[in-house]
Amino acid sequence: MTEKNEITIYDLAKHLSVSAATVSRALNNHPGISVKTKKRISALAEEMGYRQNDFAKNLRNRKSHTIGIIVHELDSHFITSVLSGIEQILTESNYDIIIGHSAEAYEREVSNARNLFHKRVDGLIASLAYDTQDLSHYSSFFQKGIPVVFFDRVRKEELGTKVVIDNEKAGYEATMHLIQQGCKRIMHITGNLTQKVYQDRLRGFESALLHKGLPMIPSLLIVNDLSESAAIAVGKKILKMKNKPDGLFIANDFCAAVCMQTLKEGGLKVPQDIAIVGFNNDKISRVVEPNLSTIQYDGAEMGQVAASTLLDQLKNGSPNPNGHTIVLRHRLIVRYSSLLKR
Amino acid sequence: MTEKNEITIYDLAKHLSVSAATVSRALNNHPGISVKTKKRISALAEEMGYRQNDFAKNLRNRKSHTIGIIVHELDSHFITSVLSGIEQILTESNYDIIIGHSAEAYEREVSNARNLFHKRVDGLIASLAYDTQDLSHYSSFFQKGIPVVFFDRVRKEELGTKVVIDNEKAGYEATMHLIQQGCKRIMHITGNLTQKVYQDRLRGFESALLHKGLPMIPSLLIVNDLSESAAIAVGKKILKMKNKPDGLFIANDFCAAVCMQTLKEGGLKVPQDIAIVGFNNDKISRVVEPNLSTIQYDGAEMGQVAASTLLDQLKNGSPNPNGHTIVLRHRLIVRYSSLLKR
DNA sequence: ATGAAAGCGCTAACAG
DNA sequence: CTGTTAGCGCTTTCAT
Repeated sequence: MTEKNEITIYDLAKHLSVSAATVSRALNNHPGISVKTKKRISALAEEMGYRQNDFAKNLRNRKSHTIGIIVHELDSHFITSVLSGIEQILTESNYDIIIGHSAEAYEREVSNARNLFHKRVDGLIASLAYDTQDLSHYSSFFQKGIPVVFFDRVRKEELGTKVVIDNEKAGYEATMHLIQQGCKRIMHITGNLTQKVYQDRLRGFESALLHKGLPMIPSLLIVNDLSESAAIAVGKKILKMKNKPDGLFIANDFCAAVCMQTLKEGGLKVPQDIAIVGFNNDKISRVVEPNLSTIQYDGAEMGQVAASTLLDQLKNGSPNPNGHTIVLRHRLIVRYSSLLKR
Repeated sequence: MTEKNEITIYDLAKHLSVSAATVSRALNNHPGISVKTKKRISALAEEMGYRQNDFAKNLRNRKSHTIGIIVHELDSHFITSVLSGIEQILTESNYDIIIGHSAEAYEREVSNARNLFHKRVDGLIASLAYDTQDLSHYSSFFQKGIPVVFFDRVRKEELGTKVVIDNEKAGYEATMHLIQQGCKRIMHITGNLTQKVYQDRLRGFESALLHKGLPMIPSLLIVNDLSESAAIAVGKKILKMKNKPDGLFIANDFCAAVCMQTLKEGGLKVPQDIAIVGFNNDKISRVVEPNLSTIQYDGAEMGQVAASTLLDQLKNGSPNPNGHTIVLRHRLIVRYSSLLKR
């Protein structure tokens, strides 16, 4: 076992007969250390296999140089893209990252938040769990002036910075597209309406109906948890309806895909009997049959923007830029699941 | 801004007129501190909002109490399950977790490994990237006696502990199932054969053919990167073949799903014209049409086993249990994509 | 059962 | 341009 033989700046200092301070400064590329000594020092450091001790450094600096990330899930193309975007920006600035995921559970989101707080992250980027109803578990961050950026799944509260898309507009466009394809009875299937994303998509759905003079029928609004089982349940429910919808706007691709399956198994034709539009442009949307029309937005970009915003706040020390909202673009991708007019 | 007002054990000590040492011991539940003082101290700690400083603690202890995890991807149900399994075990023991993902790129795996090494994780759990050909980037861990557990995507080298399934047997079973369904010309589509997983699945494929006296036809072995584009390419290739295969064993569900799509678009019927078995029991296998037969194995269990094994090594300080391999069970799930006899 | 004191490795005044 | 010194918050002998 090669224990104990960890090299420190003192070892380097001794070898070169300089002080530890000089070594420290050289390694941190401090101006006012001759290029010569810098070179000697970093060469020796390399040679002796020196690795800096982040604990000592962080203890001294009272900073972790680490950003915490809380996501509601991991198992999605969108989230993976966001993470890549964040990583790209943050590693450029040499920040480290700790990822916590809540698996859509409020409890776990809370414990992740607490954990990251104890880990003393310098900043936080978060997307809320499905059933998160308040932001009190982030209050320790706000109190200490640790910047928090929420993305995608955000809440209305004027706390932290938000990076989102215009879900209302997206909902409007998805619905309008179905109307233009000739749909008259459009059902909207969505998640927990206490979540702003779902609220906004519903709002867009409603205003599209309104603008086109279509009635708002209560039985054509379904709220569930967008899970696999919920999708199957909705599909079966539709199959039993006497007066079936002819269009479906579903707030999530996975749910849309499973629901479509169920409908097809029940003998309905998509899009002829029932046209479908999903949301998120997940990988699955290109695999189901027919391919799913959906709302696309760039996860990588969202991640990049969230990270850059956070870095700005960290650098400029803007204490409480609460309530700022950054809106990114999205677009409707039309595929066969909603194509009635060709 | 509420800066600077971080509570330390000295603050607690002063308030209670005891020494910092006592506070430290009390907080760590040291025997030989009276229950009474322990209670007083932890009550005050709670009240004053004390949070221990991990940096100081780790610096002093020369341990991070953190486990590093490197995964080849995040965007998969299997990996998410593994992570849950790991988290479950590790948080029970109060270990923290840092996740790095390589996005299937060797370069990123290397930099993740280096990063985690610098972060001084106490142990490492890793699944190799698609194009990882050697384990040299883990040598710093082995040298320092930091335990490493590989799971699923492992290499042959006798380094670290491994947690896997019997891929050869699984490959054998998948192929045998196709043969039993009446397939005579079975194609195997798989990934980089320098990866043990793919090698073993191929071996199983071959021995099944052998046992049933079926010939091994070189043109019926396709090696690609199992990506979406590769899947489409293979599908098209098959459509052009004069002497088409009547069965497909594909080493990954996503690739199988996309390939199946392409085949169906080209007019082939699944499973009548061509039966398909995938691998991994991804969510997608239950959404494609027909539902995909596949090899299932429990990611959560794999994660739990990997984490427990690591903890054992950490506790018992077994320095180099290299070469140990733990094999978990798997099973074939038969769905419609391969069901010819009913 | 508790305290005093030293030190983990690093950085930042301050001094030269 | 470089060295001295003190201290970040915690744990741990060694005392008592």
